[in-house]
Amino acid sequence: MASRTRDKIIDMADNLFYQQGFENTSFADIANKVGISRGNFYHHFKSKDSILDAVIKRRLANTEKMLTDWHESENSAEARIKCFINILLMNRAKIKLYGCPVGSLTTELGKLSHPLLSDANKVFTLFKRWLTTQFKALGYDDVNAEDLAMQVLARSQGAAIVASAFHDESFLYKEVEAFSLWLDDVN
Amino acid sequence: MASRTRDKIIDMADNLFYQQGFENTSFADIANKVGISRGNFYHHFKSKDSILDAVIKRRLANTEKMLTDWHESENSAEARIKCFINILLMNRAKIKLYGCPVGSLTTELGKLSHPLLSDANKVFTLFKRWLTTQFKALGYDDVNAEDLAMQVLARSQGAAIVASAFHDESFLYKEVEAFSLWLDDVN
DNA sequence: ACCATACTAGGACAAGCATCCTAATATGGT
DNA sequence: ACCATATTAGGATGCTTGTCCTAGTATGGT
Repeated sequence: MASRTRDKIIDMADNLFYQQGFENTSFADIANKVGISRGNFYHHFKSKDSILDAVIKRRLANTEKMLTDWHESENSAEARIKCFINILLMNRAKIKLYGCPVGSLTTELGKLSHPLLSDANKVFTLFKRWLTTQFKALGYDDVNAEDLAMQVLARSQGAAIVASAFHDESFLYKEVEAFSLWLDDVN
Repeated sequence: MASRTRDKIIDMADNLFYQQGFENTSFADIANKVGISRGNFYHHFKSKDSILDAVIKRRLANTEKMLTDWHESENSAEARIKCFINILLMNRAKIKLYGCPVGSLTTELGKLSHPLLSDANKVFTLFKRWLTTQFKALGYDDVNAEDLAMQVLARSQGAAIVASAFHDESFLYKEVEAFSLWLDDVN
């Protein structure tokens, strides 16, 4: 099946972009991981940017799904926000090694002045909007809810950066703990 | 004078690494900026890594100087910590465009598995130790002081990431404000 | 004035890269 | 069975990169 190979390429590219960075990942790297030849690539993706495009679309779709899942599985805004915070623990091993996939990609694409930067940023926007909705559900007005959403985003980004810089998983635990207390306070 | 050229190279390389990333900055880029020929480089630096090494050493020296300056100009731990927080405002224009130079370099070198990653991380360590000292001066024991230092580091990193992702300087203002309130609370 | 050394310029080189091309093979509808 | 199309492999190409080499030019101490 063709789409199987395509999916596999996207999957491997996604991982490699996360672990090694976009620019530092070559076609040969992805081809090796997938187990196909370099030339074969151009049947599935016409350029490196188009793979990046597919990876970003995939991340956007996954994120969107995750957010609606949380919306359905949890029935309080507080619990939903805690789902977000808990990503830090769920992915602690990878975060310790590679940081946050969203933050590191946008940072890299920013330095490259890459045309797909704005698309990569949409993942952030997705989280921001969703978090804003939750804080509104807690009774905050539009402006305050958005401010709080940005704070939550920033705090999780900071935790990821510091945890990976110091190779310290325990910091993620402490931050999630403090984060929850803060949320109870805000609530 | 020879060291003038050398300093200029380091200076330009420092800026370019910050703005475009390390890997994405070529010898030609730096040579162009400095106004010398490519070949001339190898008289001053024997490899690209050695320029990075010099840039990191420069940043370390600058950071160290800044920290001792704060130590001398301010006479309360609280005021000193606020100096740190205020970097976000001092550098807001650049942060909005390129994020934090320390965070983005360590993130990139991490993805490259670059041998100088540990050196780049020393800038973080410098800040961490200094902040820990300040919190100890506020009366916290070793463990708590270190935890607080990590929190401050993380929070500033998060602010930088989010400000640049959303191209939003105003978030830096809000964060510094909230940061100061938090510090008063902790104090 | 002389000479060793510092400095500079610019071309040469090999390696790695994204991309393109051609040709072989598989597949699925008729 | 047949053929158009999808899929694959792997070599060719041209560009950029870091690095090296050679040969000029400046400089500073004696």
